[in-house]
Amino acid sequence: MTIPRLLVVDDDAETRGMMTEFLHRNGFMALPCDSETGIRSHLASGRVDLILLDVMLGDENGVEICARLRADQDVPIILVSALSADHQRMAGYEVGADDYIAKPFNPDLLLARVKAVLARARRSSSLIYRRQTSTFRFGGWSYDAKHDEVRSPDGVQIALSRRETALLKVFLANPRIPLTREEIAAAMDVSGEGAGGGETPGRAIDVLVGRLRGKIETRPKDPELLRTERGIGYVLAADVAVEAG
Amino acid sequence: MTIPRLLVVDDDAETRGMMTEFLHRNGFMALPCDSETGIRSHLASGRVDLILLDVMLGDENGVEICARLRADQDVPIILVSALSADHQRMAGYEVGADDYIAKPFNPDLLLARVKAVLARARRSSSLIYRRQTSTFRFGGWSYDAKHDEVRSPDGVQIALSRRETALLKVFLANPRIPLTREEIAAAMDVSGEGAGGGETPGRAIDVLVGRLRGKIETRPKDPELLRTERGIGYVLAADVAVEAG
DNA sequence: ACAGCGTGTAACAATCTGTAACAGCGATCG
DNA sequence: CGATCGCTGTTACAGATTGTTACACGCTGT
Repeated sequence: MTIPRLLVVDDDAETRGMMTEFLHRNGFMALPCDSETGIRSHLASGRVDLILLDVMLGDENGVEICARLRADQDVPIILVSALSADHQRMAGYEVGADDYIAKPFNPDLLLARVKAVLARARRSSSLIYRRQTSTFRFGGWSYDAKHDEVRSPDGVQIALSRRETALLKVFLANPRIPLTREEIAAAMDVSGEGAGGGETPGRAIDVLVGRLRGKIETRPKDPELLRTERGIGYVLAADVAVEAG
Repeated sequence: MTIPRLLVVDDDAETRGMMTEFLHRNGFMALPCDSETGIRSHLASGRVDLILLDVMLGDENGVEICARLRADQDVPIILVSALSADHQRMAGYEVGADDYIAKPFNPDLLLARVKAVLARARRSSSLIYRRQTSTFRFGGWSYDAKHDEVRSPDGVQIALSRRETALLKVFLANPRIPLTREEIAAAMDVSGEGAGGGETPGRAIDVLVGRLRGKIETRPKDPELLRTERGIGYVLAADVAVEAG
């Protein structure tokens, strides 16, 4: 492979300079650039293997640029940003970026990422994980998937164990739908299962539901949210509103 | 709402009869039917609110029919099958079915599901969970996501804890990509996180990586798979082949 | 070679999870 | 209407899991 050609897009001349210099020193050809127009002209005029795109570009927005580029380009794009907030990161992935790095970054990390993305681009493309960021509201309660926080109707934060959280998620994903214990277990990704057909499920789910009730039901004895469907399993008896994170 | 009209598609006349009768008794209008042609003609000639589609239809295949129907129809479809195997279930969802019931089913469960799907269709459409079913191969090892089973190159089955499994999954999803501890934690859905910016991560990830190494590395002291990237984090230093479940 | 970090790991404590056992409730059948 | 059977709720307990801490070892750069 010839020397990879990287486009370094940043509106701050100093940052741009440091990055290009650093990349040069490490064997890459780095082309500085400060606007979408610049990117387009580079793309039009020659090969570009990877774009390092700053998210904050004065009046332009890196994320939007990324989305627009993706409309007609396959070039790998790494978003660079000072905003380490997760939702920003996510916005990046959803927009088709191949990776995302928070500024200030560890130079080694930058290098590693650049190499990884280039290598990946050569093979095919896979995906970095994507994390659910929505907030769910149900019967006065809310569950913030981003921070894994559950709040009661009065705004009090409730601590759920990991398994309880997993259970809650299953219900939130299937409101008003009666689920059997087997389905719940499967959806929760139960590991300790015998293979194949006839399981002897045990009462693990029952107990877990009980514990969750104890935390998110006003009167656990007379559950309004997590209702039992006798002979079937359990239902979340509430509508769930989903808000984008 | 008027009485819901359901299409009961099954090639066995007896089953078809029982189901339609049962549904009738419970206030639905059930229309028996035994082939894709039959479905199409019903769809063409009148309203159909829901299709109960058997997966095993002699020479026809319910899953394929479902996929074809979905190409030009929005009717809710519940797949019914004697094969309770998970991958079948998944094939159902991937093909656009709204739900899936294993035969023999609890009549009450069938009713509940029918009602739920109808209700959901009225609101909008959401999705039941979807479970990953692939098998991953990496450096001689394999991870079967369906059964959560890890096998060594000699075929010996290894037991991983839930958290170890989660960690492994993160690496499998990001082969060859150096991940920081923060990213790993985030991808694993760590709950105990302070909000916002500067975390004090702790060494949990390090220890966890160590434990995983102890299970899937031949020489944990000199790891070949889970390699340390000094100053950065960890990488899975192997390519990952993914096979459909 | 030395100092300074960064990482590996052992031991510990706290938490979490599943099982078992029993009690309560509902349904079914006579 | 009452007895019985089956299913679910609840609690206690034991075992497993997980994160923390502390210390040792190995790099890195001077």
